[in-house]
Amino acid sequence: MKLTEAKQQFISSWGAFGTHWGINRTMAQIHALLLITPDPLTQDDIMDELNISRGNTNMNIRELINWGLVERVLLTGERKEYFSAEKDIWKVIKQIVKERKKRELEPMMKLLDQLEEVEGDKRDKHVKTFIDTVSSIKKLGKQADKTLDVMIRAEESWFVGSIMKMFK
Amino acid sequence: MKLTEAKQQFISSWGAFGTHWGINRTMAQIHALLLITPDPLTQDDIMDELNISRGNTNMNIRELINWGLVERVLLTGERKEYFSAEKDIWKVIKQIVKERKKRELEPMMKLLDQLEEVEGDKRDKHVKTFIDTVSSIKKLGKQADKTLDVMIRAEESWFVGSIMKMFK
DNA sequence: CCGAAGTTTCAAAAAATATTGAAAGTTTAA
DNA sequence: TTAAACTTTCAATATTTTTTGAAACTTCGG
Repeated sequence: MKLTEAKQQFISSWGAFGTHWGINRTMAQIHALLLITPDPLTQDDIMDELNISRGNTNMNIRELINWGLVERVLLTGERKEYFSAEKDIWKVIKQIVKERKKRELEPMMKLLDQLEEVEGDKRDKHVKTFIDTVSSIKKLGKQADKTLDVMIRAEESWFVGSIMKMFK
Repeated sequence: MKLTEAKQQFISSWGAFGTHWGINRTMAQIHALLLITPDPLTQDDIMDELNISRGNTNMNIRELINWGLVERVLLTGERKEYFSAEKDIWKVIKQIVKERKKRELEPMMKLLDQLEEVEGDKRDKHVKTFIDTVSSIKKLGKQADKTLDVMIRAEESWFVGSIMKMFK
């Protein structure tokens, strides 16, 4: 397979993959493009490469910056802004986990705390089932929260290395 | 908070939560409803409770069954089919992880295997960056695959219990 | 201060996704 | 075998999400 074709494949699959994870197609594609490109790119480079409009490119780059996955790079003597993606995939994963934890897991935990305090007699099976369900989601959610914190602080070697063998 | 209100909240938040995870709103809502309802429900019960059409209900129940999260229950002496959700949340999580691994992670790994074999001189920095990116995603993906396998086979106590303390 | 180069915004249009509901299909009791 | 009860399908419709691109805005050298 030629590089050009492989790049296309990678970008388009990464985009499709992203849509299963609540990330929009274009955002994932821009990220993919920046991951596999050695040097920083301008907004126009990205527009041309992916055939998308200026506005769309701008919005999604901004969103990638919000997620902490892409940064602005100012090349000396250049008027234009360049963009470049973090290339260390372990850092990328940790950053995504961190953001999603903050955006999704934490608000869900807050809601469950409230819902657990529903009024009513626990001898009523409707009340009981509700509280039991909420509590057990909360319990696992709290654990997931802790586990992800450990992961966010960890080095790649922790994940890939020998410690994990203990679980085999 | 009254039970009725709490139920509504739970269902609607679970639905919104689902959309961030590539699951459609209605599917997540039906799942939420079944999770907090002690007895199995019929399709009509679900339609009435969530105010959705017959077709939509039917499709999404079917999808939940495909995911292994809901099962048909035949009550003796009843003509109608009833539906009920697995209530053990750890089992639910494992089932979701298992399905998503099969549907998403595994196909991605296959693609990366192909893309790693791109033609070209590794001294060309475009080729090098591409291969390095693909390889490192593959490496972490393989590790994630193994880790999730361990998780799928594990008991809840593994996740919540003392073993995890080693990582703190 | 001017104007060219570059960036951002956002209302409108397009595309993708989800929902409806009536018709077709299936099952079962008598 | 019939018909009532129940389930499934799917073309049309509605909703949501994404994308476009022109206009507004910002920045900077001279």
